[in-house]
Amino acid sequence: MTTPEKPAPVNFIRHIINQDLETNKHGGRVATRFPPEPNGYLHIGHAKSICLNFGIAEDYPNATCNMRFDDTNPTKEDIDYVNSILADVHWLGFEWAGDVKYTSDYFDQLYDYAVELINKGKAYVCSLSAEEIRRTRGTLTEPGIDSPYRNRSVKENLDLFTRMRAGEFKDGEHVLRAKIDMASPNINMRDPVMYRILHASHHQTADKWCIYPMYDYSHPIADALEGITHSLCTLEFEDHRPLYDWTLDNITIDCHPQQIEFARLSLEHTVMSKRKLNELVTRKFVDGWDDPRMPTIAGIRRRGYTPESIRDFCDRIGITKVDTVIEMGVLENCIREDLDANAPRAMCVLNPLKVVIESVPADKTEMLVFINHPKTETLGKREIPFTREIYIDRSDFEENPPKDYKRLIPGGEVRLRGAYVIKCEQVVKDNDGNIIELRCRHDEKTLGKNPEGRKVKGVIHWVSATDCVDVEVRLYDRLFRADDPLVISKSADIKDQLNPDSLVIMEHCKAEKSLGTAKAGDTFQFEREGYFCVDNRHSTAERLVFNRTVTLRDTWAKIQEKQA
RNA sequence: UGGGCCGUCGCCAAGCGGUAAGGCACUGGAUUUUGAUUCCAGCAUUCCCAGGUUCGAAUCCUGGCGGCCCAGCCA
Repeated sequence: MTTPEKPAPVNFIRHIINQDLETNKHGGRVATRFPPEPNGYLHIGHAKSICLNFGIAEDYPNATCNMRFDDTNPTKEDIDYVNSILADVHWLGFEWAGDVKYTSDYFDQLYDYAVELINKGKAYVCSLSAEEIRRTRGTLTEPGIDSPYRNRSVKENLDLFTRMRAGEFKDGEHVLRAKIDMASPNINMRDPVMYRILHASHHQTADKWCIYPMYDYSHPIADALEGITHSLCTLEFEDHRPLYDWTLDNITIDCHPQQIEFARLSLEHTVMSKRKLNELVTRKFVDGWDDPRMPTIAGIRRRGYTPESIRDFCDRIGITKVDTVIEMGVLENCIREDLDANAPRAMCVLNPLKVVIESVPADKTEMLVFINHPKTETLGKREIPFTREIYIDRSDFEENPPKDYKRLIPGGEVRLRGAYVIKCEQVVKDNDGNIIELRCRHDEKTLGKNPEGRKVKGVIHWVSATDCVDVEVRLYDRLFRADDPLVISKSADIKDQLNPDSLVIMEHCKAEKSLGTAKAGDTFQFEREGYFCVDNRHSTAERLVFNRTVTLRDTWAKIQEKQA
């Protein structure tokens, strides 16, 4: 919309691309790909990779980014994940080049290349058990030992591999291995498995195959077949790069993409591993994969984050090879900036305290005009009824105010946002001494102007008690207490790491009437509270549920913290 | 202790031999009918440490120290 043109990010990968363009390394082409395995939901860490790969395609002339599912393990994958991943990438605002690709599209070619490697004496069928392969692989400090099947003849290998494909063997009976070097200091080069037998139905190829290629073998070939120029992946694949290159160097193929590794995203107070996130869901610590506290794209979306804010976040954190942990504040700030500029304002009292303005007649309703945004006129205006009985937030009144408190106190004055200055004349309590009501008077000369002869510093939000709607508001906080993701994931029981206050449900909040017609996904700033959006799961026709996306910056809270 | 990678402000991050960008956080101060927003100012004599090369080093060399990853028929 009004987003000014931002300069393209600078990072070491783009430097490499610029250099390759100058030297015409890939014939002037730039082609990337985003290659998730459809075995789970996307999270904010994937967003970093998505923004990197698709961002490059957007910024370089004629560059492309493919959407490819790395679907080589049917036992872990599911079509439902395919669909949710596609939806998430679209939601982030990216378009892939051409059709969605699948590594399984290349199973025939992958098979043919495997035959080529066998014919060249560079691959063999190994009949060791998984356990035996593990044992003979060696350790980090000792070399492995050759498989007794390592020197099978080409003819025998071809025969066995053909029969593996034909389904003559059970799972685990044989594998196809690359013949490289069992003494390599890089464990990935110790005759890695290329194919394994898996009598499993595949979500794309059904029952056509009972042997499936491994990642290390299929990924470089899929990249090359698609003409990828820069194959971007995370740091843990650095050790796999020699194998990536070996594969392409030993088959007949005319493209050799460059694998470049970057650091994955870590965020304070959360974890990214699919295993841990899954545990949160299955043990019911959260309300599903799209729980607004989850770092999943679906969760973040339900929380009220916008695609723009996520993309902005990815730009801000940068791309490097340094293992880093980003502060939550960076993410929060991105959505604050977006919503401050774009969310209409509204008033909602989370913790209602009844206020009777005795100077206002009981039967009087005065319609006051409010602008929906302090800086954006095009967001329009609305009317709010001002009546004798209103609600304010309990935290906006103090009998024994701390130093510098500038809200309502006994005998003191405060401005009702967009309305009048009121003075607290009486505090009404029940038998237990709880404050149940405030009796006030308003100064009718203060609508739209400051009172004469005195300064009223405080401004508080309010809502008519006789003309408002009941809503539920859900306040979210960090899921885990510890900031370091490593501490969280290394904990014996993840339950011990949970923040008990990560969800606080406020059942009977009082919202201005106009909020009653809000629709799922609508976002507002509740003045002085934060940004909220209508929850799409728990809202009903009778009562809306609002999720707090993020609080407003709260310097008063900081001052109080320091005083405490 | 085999191999690979990394170390610039509290958190990110530019920098690529010519004398430390920027963002977030933080600290002032101005404006404000959101203690919000906005604005203005401040915030690394120093780049993990120690030597060396050089007129000159965060950038080059040597040696340490610290951190991360790898022994799936997962990706």
